[in-house]
Amino acid sequence: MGRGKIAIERIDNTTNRQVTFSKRRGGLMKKARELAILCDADLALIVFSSTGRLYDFASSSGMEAILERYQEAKEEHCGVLNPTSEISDYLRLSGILYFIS
Amino acid sequence: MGRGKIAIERIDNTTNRQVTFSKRRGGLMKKARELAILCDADLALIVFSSTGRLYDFASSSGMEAILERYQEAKEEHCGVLNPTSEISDYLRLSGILYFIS
DNA sequence: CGACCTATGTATAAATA
DNA sequence: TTATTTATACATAGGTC
Repeated sequence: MGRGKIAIERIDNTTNRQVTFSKRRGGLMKKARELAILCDADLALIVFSSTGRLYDFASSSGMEAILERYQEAKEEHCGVLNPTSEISDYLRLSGILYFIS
Repeated sequence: MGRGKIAIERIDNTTNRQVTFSKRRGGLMKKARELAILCDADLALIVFSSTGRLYDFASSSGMEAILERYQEAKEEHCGVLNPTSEISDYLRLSGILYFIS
């Protein structure tokens, strides 16, 4: 975009990299917020700049809740389906599965 | 964007909401990946759709490492600065602080 | 540095297949 | 319901101050 097209590779010039980081970070945060609202999605975004500064965004349920939900989703529980799995998708589509904690 | 402008509020029509979710999720993931590469940023994105399906993206250091780094950044350690803080920014700008574990 | 300015490249809302 | 098309709205690279 902008006046010229750029390749998606690390920007070597420090000043330019920081300016681009600032602009794109703002754009990404905005898009994340929009997705959460428009589609009723639960999402978390964590960004550390190359200088170590932290920026984050979480939808209404809150960062901690989302991170816990993520850990839960990644675990395999005895007798509990993993919401990431294909079988869970199938059960949801079939109307058999409505919710996974 | 697109043929018409839409308000940023929950999309009531289920089909429309799912189509929009699919498109915007893809766009958000792409932007996240670009920011990580262009600006050498460390980032994690976690998205749960309204039906509970999980989608995620993490830059090269990996999801677990980023989540741990996030928890570290949010904690106050005895004698260790919080990288989120203004004082840390000041020390970085002054060239006094280079790295925070 | 952050704020503003535009020419361009992208993302995407609706419609359609 | 998923893929493609296309008209528009939006994001943003490069400049300026």
